[in-house]
Amino acid sequence: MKTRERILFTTLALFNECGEPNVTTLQIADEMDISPGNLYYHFKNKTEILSELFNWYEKEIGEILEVPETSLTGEDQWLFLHLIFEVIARYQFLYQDLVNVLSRHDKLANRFRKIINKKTKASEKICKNLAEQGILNASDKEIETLCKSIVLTATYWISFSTVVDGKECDSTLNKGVYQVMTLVLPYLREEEREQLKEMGEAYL
Amino acid sequence: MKTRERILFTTLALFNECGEPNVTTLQIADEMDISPGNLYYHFKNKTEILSELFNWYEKEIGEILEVPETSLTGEDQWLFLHLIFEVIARYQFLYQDLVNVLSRHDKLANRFRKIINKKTKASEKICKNLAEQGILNASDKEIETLCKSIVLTATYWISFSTVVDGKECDSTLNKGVYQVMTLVLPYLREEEREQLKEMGEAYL
DNA sequence: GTCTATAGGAAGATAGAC
DNA sequence: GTCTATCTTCCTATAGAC
Repeated sequence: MKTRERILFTTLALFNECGEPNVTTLQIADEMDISPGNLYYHFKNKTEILSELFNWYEKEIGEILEVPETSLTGEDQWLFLHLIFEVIARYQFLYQDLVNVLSRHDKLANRFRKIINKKTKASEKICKNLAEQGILNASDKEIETLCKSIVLTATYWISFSTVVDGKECDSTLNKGVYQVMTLVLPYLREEEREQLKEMGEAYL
Repeated sequence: MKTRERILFTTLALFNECGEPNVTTLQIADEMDISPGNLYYHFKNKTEILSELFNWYEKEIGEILEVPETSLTGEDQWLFLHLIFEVIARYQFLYQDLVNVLSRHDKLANRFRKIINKKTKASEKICKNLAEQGILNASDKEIETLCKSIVLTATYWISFSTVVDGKECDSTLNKGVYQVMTLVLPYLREEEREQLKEMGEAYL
């Protein structure tokens, strides 16, 4: 692995562990056993490292959000949500200090907003599809509010868990997926609702 | 107003506007037209100011959370939620950089966790009360998950709005209260559900 | 209580040798 | 590409005069 790439992976790990504002360029260099000068040979400054990591994140989350063109079966929805949660977990640092990080980087703020909107649109698409099939019983307006709750929960679940339960653990993501699914639950047709409840219990 | 108190109010305003990590002691002093030396005469350091502000917050939110001893009518629930949102808005800075702020102050992390738990207990109490009256149709387990969603939404609503809609505005809090209420909506008995929907429309 | 001046330290970033 | 050395800037916090 080239140094440039190693810097990015090391930084990502440190950002996630300590929070972006608490990580210095010296720390990154130390962790990798290279000199700060070397780090600055590869990146003009800390912002440029952050920027590149954001590109990674944007690409990964974008690819997942492209998927739901076709209608999703019950199990596919779990998988879809799980994939989203996994990417969020991999780029936790962005979410944990969201306002702070975005306030110091105008351009990222806009791009992040677009991703949130994409997520909302994707969940609305899935829900409206279910509604047309008669599986989900909700008006368009109800779906909009519901999807806002879905995206909000997905966005902050890991932070919330960290604050409430202390450290994050293996089941954190599963619990998050479950929490989101329960938001949809009451709107489902009885048959699918029972089915989802069973899946939820198996899942946790 | 004494200098010590003025420092606290100025700091609170700056923290909310710029984020706690971005505010320096020099900035606080500048904003008040006093010298940094004077500031350090009143407070040992920045942490001590934060600490005192957290005391304020803890007291204010605590007083509201004491209230729901008796069962709440529909309108009282809106009011209760609104009061909670108002306190959160007044101490926004805590919520906007939650993981970051708490990670640098162990003691605050514990106290904040306790407040979150208190909030969860309070909403569970209200919901179980409604369930006993037959107004809310949900099992104890469903109520637990629901209340987790309620508290999560209340905790992060303002941050989420800031990220999604750009700057915060007058209707932000109202929309937050509405968003939380819609979480409860599908579990309500038809009569109360329709009533709540109407109130929601009037409210926004 | 309040000021000015300043010590002390941490972090970002650069220059120049190898 | 990588290192060492160093500059600058910014921030916390203190000392000592008024």
